[in-house]
Amino acid sequence: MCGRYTATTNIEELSEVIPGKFQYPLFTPSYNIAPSQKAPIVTFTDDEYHGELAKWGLVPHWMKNPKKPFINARSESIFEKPSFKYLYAKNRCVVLADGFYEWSMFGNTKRPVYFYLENHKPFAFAGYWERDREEKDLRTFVIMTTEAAEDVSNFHHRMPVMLNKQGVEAWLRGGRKEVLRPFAEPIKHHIVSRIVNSPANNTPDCVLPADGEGAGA
DNA sequence: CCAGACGTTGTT
DNA sequence: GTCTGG
DNA sequence: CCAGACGTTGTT
DNA sequence: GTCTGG
Repeated sequence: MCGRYTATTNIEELSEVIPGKFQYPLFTPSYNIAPSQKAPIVTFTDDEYHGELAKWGLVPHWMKNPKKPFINARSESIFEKPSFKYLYAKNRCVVLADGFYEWSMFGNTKRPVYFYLENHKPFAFAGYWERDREEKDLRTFVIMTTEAAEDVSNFHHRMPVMLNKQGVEAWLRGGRKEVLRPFAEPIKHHIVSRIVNSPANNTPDCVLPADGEGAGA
């Protein structure tokens, strides 16, 4: 699944994945974005792209007794399940990113693995947004998941839906469902330090390779 | 018709 | 064990 | 996703 | 909001 990710460069650089111009939101790069935190998303309405900071974790507006916010939605079922169906028409968004973490067992130890693209190229997650219950001006978002691509499958069987610039346009402008699939481009990875486990840690050390440490290969 | 449920992940 | 917070 | 807290009473 | 069950 996807429960932690990075957006480590400035917003202009991350926005290279958006196929049009828009106003950049104020954003501080992060090596450890966790659920409930605010991060940049992009929506598309009235033929314009719009960027803003939104909160990770979506509670559907119809829920009477809100429990845990949803941080992920299975892309395979979002068109059939009543829970998310209503969001497709007008609440699509993408989430700017340049890497994500998955935790995987190595022997008896669970360790974080960092996934990213060649040259640390920026990309986006496919998502849905909805207005926050209390703060009307704040949007919340959920990240779509899909089956793991080959480069990820040794570590985890699910991964976020990743989009390149072409995919962003197809999802936001076109609402094209066929972009919701495992990413087709090569994905790089390495084991990182457990300091990333705590959302309080947000330094470049989070994404550094930490090969030897602890349980061996 | 109304009432009630509606998710994801991983682990067992 | 279970919930909240980041 | 993981980390961290999780109760009560009375007294200051 | 939308679907299923009674």
